[in-house]
Formats: sequence, C-alpha cells, structure tokens
Amino acid sequence: MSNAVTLSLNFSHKLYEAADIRALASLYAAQLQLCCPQKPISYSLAQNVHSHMVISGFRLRGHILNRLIDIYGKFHNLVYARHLFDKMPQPDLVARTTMITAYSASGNIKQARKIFDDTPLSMRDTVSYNAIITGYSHNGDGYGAIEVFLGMLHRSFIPDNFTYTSVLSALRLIADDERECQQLHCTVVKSGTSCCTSVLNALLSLYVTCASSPSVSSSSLMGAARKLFDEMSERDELTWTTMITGYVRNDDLDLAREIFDFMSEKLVVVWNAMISGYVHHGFYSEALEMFRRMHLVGIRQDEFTYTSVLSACADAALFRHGKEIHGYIMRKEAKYSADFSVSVNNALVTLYSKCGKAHEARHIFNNMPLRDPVSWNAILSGYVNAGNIDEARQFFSEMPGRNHLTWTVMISALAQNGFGEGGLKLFNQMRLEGFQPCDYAFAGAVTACGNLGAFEHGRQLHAQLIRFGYESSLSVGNALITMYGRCGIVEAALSLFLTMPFVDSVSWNALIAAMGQHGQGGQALELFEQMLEADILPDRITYLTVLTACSHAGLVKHGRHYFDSMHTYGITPGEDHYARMTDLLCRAGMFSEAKELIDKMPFVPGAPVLEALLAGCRIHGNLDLGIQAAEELFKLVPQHDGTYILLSNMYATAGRWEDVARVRKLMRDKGVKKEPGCSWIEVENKVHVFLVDDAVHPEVLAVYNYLEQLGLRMRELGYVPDTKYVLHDMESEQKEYSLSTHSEKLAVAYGLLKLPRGATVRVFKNLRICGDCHNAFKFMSKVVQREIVVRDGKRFHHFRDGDCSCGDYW
DNA sequence: GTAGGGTTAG
Repeated sequence: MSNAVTLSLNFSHKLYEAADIRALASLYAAQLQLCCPQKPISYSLAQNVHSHMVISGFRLRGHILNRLIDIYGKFHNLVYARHLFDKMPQPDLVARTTMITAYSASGNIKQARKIFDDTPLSMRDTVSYNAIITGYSHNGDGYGAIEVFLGMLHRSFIPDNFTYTSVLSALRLIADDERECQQLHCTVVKSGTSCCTSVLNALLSLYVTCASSPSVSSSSLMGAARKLFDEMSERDELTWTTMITGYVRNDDLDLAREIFDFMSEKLVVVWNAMISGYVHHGFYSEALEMFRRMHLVGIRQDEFTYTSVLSACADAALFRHGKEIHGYIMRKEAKYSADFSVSVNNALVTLYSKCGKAHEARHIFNNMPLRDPVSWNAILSGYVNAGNIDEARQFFSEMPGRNHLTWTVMISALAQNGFGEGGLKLFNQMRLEGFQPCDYAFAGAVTACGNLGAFEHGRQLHAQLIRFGYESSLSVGNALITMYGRCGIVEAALSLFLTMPFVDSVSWNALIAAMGQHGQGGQALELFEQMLEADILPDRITYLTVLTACSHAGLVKHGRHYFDSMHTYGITPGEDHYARMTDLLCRAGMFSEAKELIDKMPFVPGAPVLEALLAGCRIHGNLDLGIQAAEELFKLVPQHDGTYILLSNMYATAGRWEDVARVRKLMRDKGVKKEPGCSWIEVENKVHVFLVDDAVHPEVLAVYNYLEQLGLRMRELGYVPDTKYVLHDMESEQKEYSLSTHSEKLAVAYGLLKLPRGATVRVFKNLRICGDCHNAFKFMSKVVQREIVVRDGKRFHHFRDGDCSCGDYW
C-alpha cells in the first residue's frame, strides 16, 4: 500500500503542474482512502499526503478535509483534527459528526457534546444523533445517551436501527428494572421500525443484563428474554450466545445447556461460555467433560477454553488433571505459543500456586516470554496462600505495574496475618498513589481494624466506604460485622447484619462469633438455630464458632449436643473441633471428661488440643495436668517461641522457680527472642496500645512498672520488675510496634488509671480469661481507691475496692 | 457474547 501511495504522490506533481485540480482532488481522496485506520502505518502515510497537499498549495476542503479529520481523529490526534476543523469557515454536518465521533472515541464526551450542541437543529440528522448517543454509551454514561435520545424523539427525528442498538446498550448501563425493560421493548415494537436482528439482539442483551441485577426478579426477565428469543424470526450467532451466556450468568445452567444442545453449529465462544459457567458454579467435572467433548468433536479450542479449564483444575485441586491438560496444551499449541501464552501461562501459574507447587509456579513465571499484571498478581497470591508473608512482602515491594488488585491482595494478607497496622498503612499508601480502593480493599482494611481492635478507625472506614457506595457489598458487610464483633459492639454487628441486602454463611458465622465472643452464648445459639431455619447450611467454621460460644458461656450440654450433631450436616469433626470441645470441658473444670474425649479422638493430640487443656488448667489451678500439658506442648513444637513462655509461665504459677530459670536459660541459649505482647484499649474514643515484653507475670509486672512511673509505690506487693515495657499511642505513630493477642488486662489497667471517676471503658478482644480480668479490675479498684465502671456492650459492671458486682457476666 | 489474578467467617 505504501508503495501505491508514494507512486501516486509522484504522479500528483504532474497533475499539479498541469493544473488539473479536479483530477488532483480525486487522486488525493483515493490516496486517503488507502489509509486504513486499523493499521498504524497509515497514520504516517496520511501525514505524508497531508503535507504534500500543504506544500503543493492544494486548498483543503470538502470531503478531503473531512477524511483527514476522520483519520486524525481515529488515531486520537484530537489536537490536529480540531485544528483542521477550526479552519473550516462553516463546517458541514459530516465534519461535525466526524469530530463528535473522534472526541467520543478518545473519551472526551464533553467536547463531543459541545460540537453537537453547536450544530443547528436544521442541520442535524439521525446519523449525528447516533454519533452522540453512541458516544455517551461507550463512555459509560447511560443517562446522557437517554437524554439525547429523548430530545431526538421530542424534535421528531426518526430513530433507526443504529439508534436503537446504541440506546439499548446505554440502557444496559442504567436499567435494573423490569418495567423499564418492557417499556423499552414496547417502544421498539411500536415504533414500527422493522427491527433488524442487531436491535433485537441488543434488546435481548438488555433483558439478560438486567436479569443479573440484584434488585430484580431474574426469572421473569429471563422469561421475557426467552419469549423474545423464541419469537425472533432470524437468529445470528450473537443471539444464541447472548441467550446462553444469559442463562449462565443467571445461574440457570440447565436451561443454558438446553439451548446449547439445540444449537446446530456451536461456535467456540458458546462452548467456552458453558465451560466457564460450569467452573464458576463449581461443576468441575462437567466442565472437564465438555472440554473432552470439544476435543473429540474437533472444535478448535482457544485460550479462553484453556484458561477456564485450567482454573477448574486449580479450584477443584485436581492437580493431576491440571498437569495433564498442561501437557496437552503444550503438545497442541507449540506453534502458537507466543501470542497465546500470557493468559494461559497465568492460568498455569495459578494452577501450580493453588496446588502448593510454588517452585513450579515460579519456574513458569520466570520462563514467560511476556508477563502482564495478572501474572505478577498470580505469583503474589501464590505466596500469600502458602502463608509466606515475608516473601510476598518482598515480591510486592519489587514488582512493577502494581494495580488495585495487587494492593488489595497485600492489604488482606497483612490484615489476616497479624500485621494489621501494616495493612492499614498500605491502604493509606494505596490511596496516596492514586488507586481508588475497591470494596475488597476496604474489606481488608476493615479486617485490619478488627484485628487491632481499632474501633474508631474502623468506624471511620465504615463511613468512608458508604460514600464510595460499597455498603451493600457482601464482603465489606461481613468484614464490618467481624470488626464490630471484635471491638465488642455487638449491637452494631447485629444491626448491620439485619440491613444487609444479602447475607451468606460467612455473615452468619461472623455474627454468631460476635455474640459468642462477648458472653452472649445463649443468643449465639439462638442465632445458629435461626440460621438452620433459614436453610443456610452450617460448615465447619460455623461449628467452631458455635462450640466457642458454648465454651465462653459455659454451656457444656449444648456444646456436646452440637458436637454430636455435626455429622447430620456431613461434617466430620476435625482436630480444631476437638480442641474446642476440650476447651469447653476444661473451662468447666471437667478434666476427666476432657481426657476421655482426647483418648477417643482419631488424632494424636496436637498443639491446639494441648493449648486448650493448658488454658483450662491455668484457670482451675490444675497444676499437675497443666505442667504435663505444657511439657508435651514444648516437646511437640519446640520451634515455637510461645511454648517456652507457656511452659515458664506454668512453672511460675506452680512456684517452681528453678524450672522457670531452667527454661529461661534454654531460651537464652537458643537465642529465642520473645515476641512482645500487647494490648490496646479505647478510652473516650481514643485508642491506646500497650506493648509489653512478656515475662513470668507480664500483666502484673507491667502494671507494676506503670504504677511506679506514676510515682505509686507497689514494691510491697512483692513483684520483682525484671522486665521493661514500652508504652505506645497508636494514633501518634511515633514508635514501631508489633501486636499480638494477650495481656488484655494490662490495657484495662492502663486505661483505668487515666480515667476520671465513672468514665466508660470499652474492653476489646474476647474476655476469655475473664477470671483474670475480674482480678485485674478488683486489683485496680484497690489501687486507685475508687469505683471502676466497665462497659461491655450495653452492660455496666461496677467494681468497688476489691468487691465486685459483675452479675452473670463471668 | 467467552478467559486468567482478589474478598469476608474461627
């Protein structure tokens, strides 16, 4: 093509010399016609022709000028297109429409509209209306498109098939209402236009899209879509595909399959749509079966097919199948690999990551000829899923092209792995770098607040996410329920749950946990019964939560009943469930029953069971069994720093100071670094965080140190301060700190000391070690010699000089 | 009109 243009440019010199202007004009026009907007090289050719015209003094006008504007517009050189447009003394309708299209295509709908508005009414036609309507629709502004469309009808312009197609796709952006769809359907039918297939397809697509909107009855809209489909005299590929994908998206795979089976020549797209539908609904074997059939029937599979089927293997943990398909793709597609590979390789990376083969995943990643953000994110979440947070962090800091999903993955990873403050920092940084957080990112940040007990911060996030319009998002709602629950605001968790448009088992689990953690065991169990009545199937986490609730409320009989009834829902108790039962029995002081349970269980008692046993022993002062459990735990997981501390604490409680010294020596020898313990508390809406170097009696020592700092003399109590602690105010962010979950009473003590009489304190975290809290309150009321009021949810508990009236709470 | 990377509950 370029040769043709160059040759003809030479020829145009001759024409120019011969002063044959008309021939010259048609030659230029022909040259510009050769410039195909799809090919980048055309742009420079068009520029060539243009400069040739300028140099030769040829006067630009009419359709040649329009064509140039069109070309510059299509290559997004709006400045030049506009320059030419402005040179026209009276731009004609074609030039105006071209400019409108050019501006819309480059996203500048405002300028497009301005040109449209400047076009006199008498000049406009249906095509120019179509241009601006399509512009709005492509720019995601459904209302703008409709507004122009209505104006068009009002001024008696006649819509054509293009108009309807654009208006229908604009409506898909806004209509979530059955009535609107049907009104539009009537308008189209009544308009008397002989509807071409593309208009009917657009209408069909409108029905199908609206049907998946949450606020609408999908079955009746899909019914209407089906009626339209059945009535259509001509159906093209798009018609069939829209109908099939519509059923897939609206969770009716059987009807989708019915149409699919009915379709005579099935395109690869429809196969893909069916497969992806099966995958998304968890019907993995159907997806794989369809993949096999495609191969047998001889349909040419494409990258959509491969990615879907690989993700089926990844989600169903069918590693062997996945590997076989990997081999199959390699054999079949060796020739095409380059273009193909990005998305397929991404799916492979995900497959290997999810199946725990981090090494292989990384190998594929390293050998990828091309990578896109998805590839990087796939590796990142591979690290996160494997619990490898350090590596994930490192990878995150080095990776190029982070997108909002990268941030979301990292924020959630930090929030869930005890780095709540890191997660919140990242959330802020994400926004500073100009990424708008999506609902999942908010969910991650809210989770971080929940884990930190940072209620004020969490509440602020709640307010912000409402402004973003995320309050009806399921994951955000679930994260908020959890956050409020962990911060002890059970009423807020409940009212949020009640206002959520959709809830799932996660929401129920979160709410039951919120109740159970805050001493409202009876209500938690009631809620569980309501969940069953609502036909939400309980899962293993539901049972963990229910057993925890029973344990906190001391409901031994209920706990046993629920534990025994797990199998009715096809759930086999895991070691964690046995651990909860052990916890329940031991807290109730039923050690022989606990022992019986442990002997009976189909596992060798591991760390969770032993920890539960140990905790019960500490509460009930069952020193022999406690020490036995601590020693076994120590043997089982000597690599865990925490077990040293547990063991030394247990010896300390039993007064076996020589053993304490022995363990501490072991710790020093092995270079075990003690993780600082921490607590936090909200006092008068301000969050205070405590850091404490855990020691033999961390709570007492830290309280002691703090009191001494205040000038109070506590030495006569007989505790020896051999440990330091750091006080930190989270809001000032002046110091590094790390958080863990124990020593709640410290924070309580700290908060109380700074309180005026009768002030309100909100205690965070669960009060499982309530016996100890109780003592801490008593202890502190003695120290400060005044009444202490503790608020937990709606209840107030009063402590006076060592006495207490804490009611049924503990 | 179809695909690949994510989230929330213990």
